[in-house]
Amino acid sequence: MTTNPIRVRFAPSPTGYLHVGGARTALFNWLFARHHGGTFVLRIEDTDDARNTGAAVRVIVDGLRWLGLDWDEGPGAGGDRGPYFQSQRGGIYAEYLDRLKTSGHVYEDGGSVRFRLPREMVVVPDLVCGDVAFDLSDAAIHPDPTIRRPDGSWIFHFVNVVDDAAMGITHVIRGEDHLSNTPRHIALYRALGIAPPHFAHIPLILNPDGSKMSKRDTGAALESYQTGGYLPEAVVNYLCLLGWSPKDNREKLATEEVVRLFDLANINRKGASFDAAKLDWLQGEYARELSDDRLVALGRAALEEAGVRPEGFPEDFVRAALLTCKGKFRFARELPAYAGFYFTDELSCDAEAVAKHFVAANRPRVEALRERFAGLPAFDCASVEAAIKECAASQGVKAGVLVHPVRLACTGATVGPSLYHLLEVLGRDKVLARMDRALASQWP
RNA sequence: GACCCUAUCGUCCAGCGGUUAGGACACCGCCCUUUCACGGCGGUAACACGGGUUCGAAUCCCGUUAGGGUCGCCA
Repeated sequence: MTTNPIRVRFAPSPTGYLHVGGARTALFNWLFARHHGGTFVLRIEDTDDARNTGAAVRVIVDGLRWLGLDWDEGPGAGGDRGPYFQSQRGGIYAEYLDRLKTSGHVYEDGGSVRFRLPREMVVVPDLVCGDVAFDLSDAAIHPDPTIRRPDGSWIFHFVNVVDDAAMGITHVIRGEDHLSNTPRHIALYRALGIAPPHFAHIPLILNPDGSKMSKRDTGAALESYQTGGYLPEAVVNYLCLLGWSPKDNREKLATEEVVRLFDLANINRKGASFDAAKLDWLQGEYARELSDDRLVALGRAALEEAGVRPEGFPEDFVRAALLTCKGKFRFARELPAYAGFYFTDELSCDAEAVAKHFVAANRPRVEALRERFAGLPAFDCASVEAAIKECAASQGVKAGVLVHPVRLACTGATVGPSLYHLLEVLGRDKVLARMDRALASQWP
């Protein structure tokens, strides 16, 4: 009763893809709504028949859901201010057009209908940009905008304003590309006798070279992150940092934390270049924190996709194998190369590493270790580690001298999970077999 | 072209009249270490330019330049 409840909306056009800038606009709207306990509305702007409203809408819905941005009203969520598809709101537009006709704010021109712009100064009180003044007095510079075509279809600027008004939107948070259109929108509200909402124009997302990121540019489609193996929390975190900051130099922030801190006043006015390297860093930060279950699910899928066949192995083995990789990767797609050795006995050893580690001097050392492994009462991580260290000590060498050849013999690579852990997971039989095989070759 | 927005390291941010101009990513060293990754330490690197205002300007004002946006019967 004391204040109007906040209502914001994300109003994408179903073009078949969701632009990463659009995703951030949705995110900022969502953050604003959640911060203030307001309502987040999803409205589909499908006035153009040419736009596919089936699969194209699904791309938007899937993208928003993936990011975790839930809407309170809109497709699939219901709401009493619908319909939430512009294609279904023709009656409402006709009604508002009548109001403008009655008040003398529109006129016909070649079959279409134009809105008579007031020839005056219009100030846009923008929550991000401050007061921005536009002089609409010259009709040659600001011609009366069309709001309805001869075929009866509606023009964006009109329906956008009507919908925001009819849906009780209190704050219009959108891309800066709309700032120059806003005086016309404000004029429309006034002609309708409705108080304009608050406006907040957020800066655009740019390509690394500073140009506007548009449809065709790399990384422009949110879907590329979904299919690219990114963790949604990493993408959300990164997007939050593009044009907004908590002001305390923190970079990694949980979404709930951003909801708590988010404020339109803290939004930057400068366009921001998309920095894929920083996103990837955050991806690594979140990958490190993956729960065991999620890591295993992601890892299994990645193995299958790469043609590594984990299904022939016991569930516990796959799980244990994948978990030895925790904290070591950014993208699940790195796992087949990193942990593939668990699932095949045909290791292709790195030639350079072989030349370095399978040297004559190491051979007796590895043989001794092999015998020690064979006699171990238990073949677990701790025993294996102790065995290697004791063996190295008795031979008067550092553990590394044994570690490297064993790793190479058992995994075929010089990089991989912790040796002690991977040996335990691999199991004594396979470890001994792989060491024997390596020992059977020539060690120059 | 007109109008509007913007201008701090390569990039993203901090700074809101007095700072050795800070952090993060990236990059380069060193350390830690069973490899890798992580982590730790250190380094390279910025106030676009020109005028003002002020005792004092990255911070305020004006201009220039540069970048972006808008000028549709696209959304």
